[in-house]
Amino acid sequence: MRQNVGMLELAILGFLYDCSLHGYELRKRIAALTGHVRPVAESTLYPAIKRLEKAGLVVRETQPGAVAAPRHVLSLTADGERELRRRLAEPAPADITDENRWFTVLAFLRHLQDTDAQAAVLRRRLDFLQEPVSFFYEGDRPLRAEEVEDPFRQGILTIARATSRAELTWLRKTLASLG
Amino acid sequence: MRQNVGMLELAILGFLYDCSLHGYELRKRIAALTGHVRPVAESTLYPAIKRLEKAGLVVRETQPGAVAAPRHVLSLTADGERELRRRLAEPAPADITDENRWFTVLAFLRHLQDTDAQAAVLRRRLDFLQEPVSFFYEGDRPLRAEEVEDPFRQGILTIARATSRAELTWLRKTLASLG
DNA sequence: TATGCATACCTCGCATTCGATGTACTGCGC
DNA sequence: GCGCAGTACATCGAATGCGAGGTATGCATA
Repeated sequence: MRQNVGMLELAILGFLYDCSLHGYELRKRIAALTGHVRPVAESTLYPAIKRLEKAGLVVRETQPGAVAAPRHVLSLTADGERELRRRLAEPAPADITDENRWFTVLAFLRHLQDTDAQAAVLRRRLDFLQEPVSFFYEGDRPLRAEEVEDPFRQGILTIARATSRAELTWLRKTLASLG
Repeated sequence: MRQNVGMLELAILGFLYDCSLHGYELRKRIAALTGHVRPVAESTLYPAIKRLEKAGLVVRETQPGAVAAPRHVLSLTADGERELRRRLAEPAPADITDENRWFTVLAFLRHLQDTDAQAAVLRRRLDFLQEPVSFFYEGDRPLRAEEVEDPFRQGILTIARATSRAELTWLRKTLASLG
């Protein structure tokens, strides 16, 4: 689906910013970060690497395989580093609203040098979480939590509220410490 | 992306189980349920409706439009109702692990008549949340929360833990009340 | 010695999504 | 009487994801 455009690429760029890696190792790190929620298929990762290579964001260098087949060690180019910082500094709307994508942004946000830029990104998430949200409607009228009788739907509201509260607390604390 | 296969279809089937709706109204309800996280494009919804129609899960009946163009009022067939219950009773792995998809399951879980079947689904989520998860590694060693120095990555752990705790509490309470 | 497992990469084809764009009608403000 | 927003549906092309399948090596275990 198109909804995840860029999430995988962001993860690749983010991990490679730290150090060069070959595809198989990259796959394991991405699996650790987001795999429990959404596993990454090899047939998704390798074409994504090729796209980034074609776009000049990543270069590969073939090395004899340590254990098995030869490895293609991947590194970011200067363009790749720029692109990572751009994607972190100006996340797409879905990067802010979708928790899975937001976590990917957070995982690499330290790569933005400027603490002001980091704070600006956190503030976008803060604004999003502070918007009133209604999950359920009766006709046009949004239902308040107490009005939802279905216990499973109450669960959705309970969990969403707890997450939101925890994240708001953390966001405010972190924004304060960023100055 | 293929990762979301079925999430949209589940939402369509779930809403239509309650009452017949035309596509435009369906879109508004889906937007209320999941749109703040992931908006649904019209060019995604209408083809999805056609797929379900072609599969015999949904039938459409054209009515003169109340305000504008003629409406296609959609209803579930008996097969459609069966399919909804099947998808609720046997959610795909991603329906359990991905919070967005899990919320969609929860939103319609009451449509499973059998409380045992409902409890079985909740237990699958419980099992998933009780598995130990590590987001970050140093080599092969999973890092504990205290060892993660990056404040943004600490945020991920803080938020994930808070969500998990709230949901575990709710799951145990709800499972107890289901008997 | 064979069988399986982990490493390491790749391609093909199908399904799904989405942005752009189009059609057509109604009601509102100006 | 003109434009604009909302209602209501639709198609097309490009991008993306994934399952199935393939290639190849080295190690352990039976």
